[in-house]
Amino acid sequence: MARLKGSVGAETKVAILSTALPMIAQYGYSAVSMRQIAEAVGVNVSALYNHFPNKQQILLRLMIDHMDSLMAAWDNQDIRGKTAQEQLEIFTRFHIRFNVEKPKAVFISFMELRSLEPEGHKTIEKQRRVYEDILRDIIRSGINSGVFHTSDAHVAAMSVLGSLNGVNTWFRAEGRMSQKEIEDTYVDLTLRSVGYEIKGT
Amino acid sequence: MARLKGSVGAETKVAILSTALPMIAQYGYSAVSMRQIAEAVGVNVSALYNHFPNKQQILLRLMIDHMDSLMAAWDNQDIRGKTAQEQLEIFTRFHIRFNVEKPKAVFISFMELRSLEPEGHKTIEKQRRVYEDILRDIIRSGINSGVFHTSDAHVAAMSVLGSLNGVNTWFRAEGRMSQKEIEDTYVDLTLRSVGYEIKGT
DNA sequence: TAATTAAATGAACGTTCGTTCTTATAATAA
DNA sequence: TTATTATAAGAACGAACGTTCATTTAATTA
Repeated sequence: MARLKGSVGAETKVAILSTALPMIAQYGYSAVSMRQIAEAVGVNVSALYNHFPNKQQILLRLMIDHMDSLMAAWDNQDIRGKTAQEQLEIFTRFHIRFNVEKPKAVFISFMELRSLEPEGHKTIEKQRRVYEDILRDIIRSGINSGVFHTSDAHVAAMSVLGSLNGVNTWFRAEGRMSQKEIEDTYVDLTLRSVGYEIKGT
Repeated sequence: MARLKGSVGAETKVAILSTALPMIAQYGYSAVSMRQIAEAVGVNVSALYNHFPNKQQILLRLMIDHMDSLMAAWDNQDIRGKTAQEQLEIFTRFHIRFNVEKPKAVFISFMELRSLEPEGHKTIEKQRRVYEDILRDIIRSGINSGVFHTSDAHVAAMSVLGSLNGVNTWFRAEGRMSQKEIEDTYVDLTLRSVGYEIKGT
């Protein structure tokens, strides 16, 4: 009928995003309809268009927000003055923690790249590359300072990211390992993979 | 109108699968319509139903065939009597090669698990676990024989698989590295990650 | 050769899709 | 207080969806 008492646009917008996120993560962008999102939010379909010009912009907003929050979280890590092996450990723990905390947003950012129209795709790809470069630079500095022994910093970075991203595919909070144990194990795997010699082996 | 001269059911079935594969890989299962598949194959939509009872079965067939071909290809690898480090090297090269050769089928098997109905999902998950166990057992045997030093064979296997699966996200045949160089680099990263000490470092 | 089966077409089914338009009213600005 | 803007509902748009059906004819079997 008409505007509802107490309705606030900004709140509805947030509700749309937080409702759409798990739905898209579970069923995929094109399998989730605007009507399904609207029903889950508790509004009429047409109300969605007061906050987003179209469906595509909902997905794009989810992905941009995710990448922004990833970069912001990384900026809170303090790696100044640390050795390359310390930095790589920090990155490893950070990446696992972030992925485990936001599995659905991570999943979407990975799976729905192909659902983005060219412009949005480019935007996200660029943000992703910035993040990858952080890791690559850490590895490169370790090679330069002689503590890492691996032939190609870029390939090593891709390998490490693949390894870490895999955690979300099998990690369950109620599993046999605590998150700390998992982090410890991955720190070990990661440092060794780039040829860092862990004392005592 | 009617059956066409020279039409053979088995050929059309293969054509449907090989046509649908790249389309689903690019746009996603639910974003690709039966009409789009039919048009690409060059038949009427309804003809698809002479060969598959519904859309879901096309996806399931693609994924089952992929997993079968993966397992068959692995069975052609001869690892009898080899050391754990040799077996891990064989697995690494095998996995990269297979993934690079069939990037689209690999992509679908990874991305469209969620698009499978429960029964099919269970089938594919089971096949996937069999494959993962191959790697886990190799790593476990290396730990037992004392050549690998890593705390958890299962986690290590997941890490290695994640690392190797990542290759498809960035590998381009026309890139700066040949496939052999990439394989060599990953063999190094993989063996090191599980704590195998490569001579000469 | 006759009967049956396989493989295709095209029309049609009801449903759902993303989106737009009109209208109503709450909240805010002038 | 009045005018404007923001936020919602609901009806409706044409298009597309997966699937079914009747029909036709080629290929195969009896």
